[in-house]
Formats: sequence, C-alpha cells, structure tokens
Amino acid sequence: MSDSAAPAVVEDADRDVEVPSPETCTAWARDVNDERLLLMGLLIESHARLTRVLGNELEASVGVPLTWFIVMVHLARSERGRLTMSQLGTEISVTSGGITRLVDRMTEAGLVERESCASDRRAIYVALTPQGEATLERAMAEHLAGIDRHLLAPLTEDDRASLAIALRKLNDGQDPVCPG
Amino acid sequence: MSDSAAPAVVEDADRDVEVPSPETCTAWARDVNDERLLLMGLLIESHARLTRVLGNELEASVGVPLTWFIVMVHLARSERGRLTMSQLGTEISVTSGGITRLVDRMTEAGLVERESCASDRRAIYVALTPQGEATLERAMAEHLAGIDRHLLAPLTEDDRASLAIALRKLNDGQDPVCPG
DNA sequence: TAAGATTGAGGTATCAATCTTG
DNA sequence: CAAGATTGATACCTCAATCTTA
Repeated sequence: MSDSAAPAVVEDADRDVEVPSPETCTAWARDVNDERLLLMGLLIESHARLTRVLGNELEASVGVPLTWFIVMVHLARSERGRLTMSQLGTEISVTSGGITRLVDRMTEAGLVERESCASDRRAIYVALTPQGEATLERAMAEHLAGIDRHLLAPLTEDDRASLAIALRKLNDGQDPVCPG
Repeated sequence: MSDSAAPAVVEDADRDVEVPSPETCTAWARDVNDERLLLMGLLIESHARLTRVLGNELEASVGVPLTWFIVMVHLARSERGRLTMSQLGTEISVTSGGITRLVDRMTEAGLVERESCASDRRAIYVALTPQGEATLERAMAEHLAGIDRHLLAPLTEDDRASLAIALRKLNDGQDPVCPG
C-alpha cells in the first residue's frame, strides 16, 4: 500500500456478511449473478484468455506481439496492400496517437514502412515490407495452429458456426464507435 | 514520424501489387482470409466495441471505469464479500503488481478497503465499503441497461443461448493461464 | 474550418526484483 | 525455498494540443 492507512485487522469468520439469498438482499446482491452480466463476463474472460495465450505463443515462436500481427493481417487484407494511418487505426480500434507510435515501432523493427500519398499530402500510407511479409507468413502458421488449439478445439462444429453468427451480428451495421 | 527516414513518395496506383487471387499467391495472402482467423478477429472486435461503449457509458453516468465495476462485481459475488489480492487478480486477469495499484486507486476513491488476514499474515483481503456497495448498485442499473442495448439487442434468443454455451466452453476447465 | 498525422502529458498495465511471512 | 504483496522500471495507450494540407 502506498500512502493509505493500515488495513483493519479482522478475524477470519467474525464479520456478519450479507448472505446472498436472492429474496431479501440489496439490489446489487441480486444483480451480480444476473444472466446478462454473466454473459458479458464470459466474453471478457474469453477474450482475455485467448489474447494472452495466443499472444504468449506468438511472442515465443516468432518474437512478435499479437498487436503487430493484427496490424500485418489488416495490411495484407487491404485492397492495394496498404492503408492510411487513419484507416488502420479505425480497423484495429486504436486512436490516432496510438497508431503513430505503433507504426513507429513496427517500422523500426523493419516490418512496415510509411509511404507518402501523392493525391492527399495529409495522408500517409502504411505497407508491409518484404521482411514484414515473411514474418507474417511465419506468424500466420503459428497463429492458426494456436487458434485451432485454444479457440476451436473446445467447441463443436455447431458451436463454432453459431459463435460466428452471433459475433458477426455484434459487429455488422453497428455505429462505428470511433476510438480517436 | 519521430526519427525514421522520410517515407518514399509513390504515385497513387503505380505500384505493382500482388493481387489476392487465391491460387497463385504466397501463403499469407491466402491465410489472411482464413475462416479461423476471421472468427478470432470477430471476437477481438466485439470485445473492443463492447468494452469501449459500455465503459464510456458507465464513466459518463456513474463516473466509474469499467475495470472498477468489474472489481466490485467480483467482490460482491465472493463468498464472504471479500477476496485476497491474489484471488482478485486471478479472477479478473490482472497481474499481482497491477492489482496492487488498482486497489490503491479504488481505495483512494473510497470504494474498497484492505483488511489484514489473521490466519495468514501474508495475505490481504479486499472488500467493498458501504460507498462501494452504493456505487455498485447505481452502476449495475446502468450497466445492465447497456448490455441490453449493445450486446443483447442485436441477437435472437437462440443467438444468446448458443453464445453463452460457446463462451462457457472456452472458459470452463481450461488451464488457468495465470497473468502474474 | 476540417481532416490527417504527430507530439507531449498522463494513466494503467506488465515484468522483474524485493520484502515479509509460511 | 515458496507464496503473497508491493515497488521501480518500462511499455503502450488515450487525450488534448499542434502542425500541415484540403
């Protein structure tokens, strides 16, 4: 503890606690087990687990953070192999300032490069370097295998299909919710 | 750009780009649209969107970050209304050092308090204060309404059920994947 | 004026090292 | 020595302000 007062000492079982019997409790004691809250919690936990495991594996096998891999995938998917800083930021939910430094780090690592845009001199393109393409190819193999192990393996074919359907509905046709 | 060389100027459409025709391309050009990768991407995007929207709404209406709310929910759910620092960190996927400062901030805001553990003097309990309980109750109402709007509304009843089933399988009986 | 990108300031996480207790 | 919590160093993000160009 940095600067707060020392914690009060309590015996192990001497506190009268509000027992969570659903009928007589305060609102929060009922709602903490609300089905909707549990669903949101599952989504958060699943995301935390998967990004942690897949990120660790990717870092160990290819030496690349998961965020970098995601950037490379979005560049590789793009129409002409490049995106502006703004487009990239919108696609991966990172603010303008965050993208500037993220691309800085990846540029220093030799994975991407900036290219000026002739038709709009405010914009800057980002594109994969040859080294970036090679790294993406290696990372892709590891990552797909990781998804098989950690995301697909625990699910049946039906689970996978309906999960994809539900998540697609959560992302399609929603307000952009711009990060920056 | 901080210290890298100036970006090369290119005309708008004069770069010979590897067109993504699936048969003749490099491996990464095929795999970036792999179904498994798209599924993982959907999970990441859904999580980013929902935590951003719900976090913004919670911050605006109650003045509490989403992380604090999650901490309060886990404390309210716990057996005796308290968890050790370690238990809390494991439940919400935050490292030991991260939990120390997170609880510091929430203590300073008056929402939680530390309590020494008589039976194991290494451990420290965290529990909601009365103010924390009141804040949780207000935040809960806002948050459940937000979940209704942003997570449940776009889904059918079947979608919701199968989403819960799939996510539960991703979290139950998996390796703990400790953060710290 | 607005849009795109960058910068500086500040917040919060991780990691590794340390201290206390079992 | 191992486990629990804290601290210092560091990484990376957001926000607000600024600069350049449309």
